[in-house]
Amino acid sequence: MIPTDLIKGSIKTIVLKLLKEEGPMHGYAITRKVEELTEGKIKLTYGALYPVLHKLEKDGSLVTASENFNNRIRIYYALTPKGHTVVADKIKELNEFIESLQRIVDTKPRLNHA
Amino acid sequence: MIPTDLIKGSIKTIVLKLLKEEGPMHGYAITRKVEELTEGKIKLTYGALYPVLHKLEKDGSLVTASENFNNRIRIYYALTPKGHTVVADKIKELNEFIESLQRIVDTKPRLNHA
DNA sequence: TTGCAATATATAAATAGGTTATATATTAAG
DNA sequence: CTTAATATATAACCTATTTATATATTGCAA
Repeated sequence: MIPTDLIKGSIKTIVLKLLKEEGPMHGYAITRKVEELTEGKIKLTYGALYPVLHKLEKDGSLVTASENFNNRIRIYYALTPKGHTVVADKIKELNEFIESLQRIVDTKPRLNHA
Repeated sequence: MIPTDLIKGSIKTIVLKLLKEEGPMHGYAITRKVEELTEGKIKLTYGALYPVLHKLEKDGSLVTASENFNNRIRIYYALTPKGHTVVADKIKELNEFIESLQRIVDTKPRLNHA
């Protein structure tokens, strides 16, 4: 399991990216999908996920549609046109971040250091 | 520039990794090196860096050696044996994190979604 | 039939990691 | 003479997240 400190900060991007590729999803399904994609290494907590979804809805990046499935409420979140713009930016940022981290972890030792 | 939210959480690992590969460094040089490696995309703030260095020293991962250079104090930080163990774990975690993020951003759209 | 795991959403309090602002001091360049 | 670069430090604040808690249904196993 990847420590939460590392994941912190990328939750919003992860959520938006999933909605972009998978289409509308409900909160619970998002956590499942992230676990599946990362082989259990990233687990989103609901205390983090739902506030993020609510905030994205509030700022106009997402819209919701409720559905009743087996007497369980499912709230599907879908990207708005604004959301599509936001996710494009966020993915760009995340790619730059990944690239930067890789440059750092790929650094090879200087054989002549002290 | 990568937003600070993303970088948050990986600062400690970045610092330890640099000290592992570059040998002993002082704080200012660490910020320079990170900027150089990431082409200016990651800039560590001193308000984040020094507390991290102090904490790592306190927990026995780093030791310091002061040096006078041009009337400027330089405090070199070096990994201890414990620090070497810690950095190995941290790098492993960071690699898993990078891999997980890549699985998410590399996800291709499902052409049959709603 | 009782209890547990999985499904599904929600929020409030606490935490902790940062940012921002500020302070100090020297050297070199314009 | 002033600005930029070098070099370290810390306190106050922010805010995203964790932790804990609440609610409710379904299905399976003992």
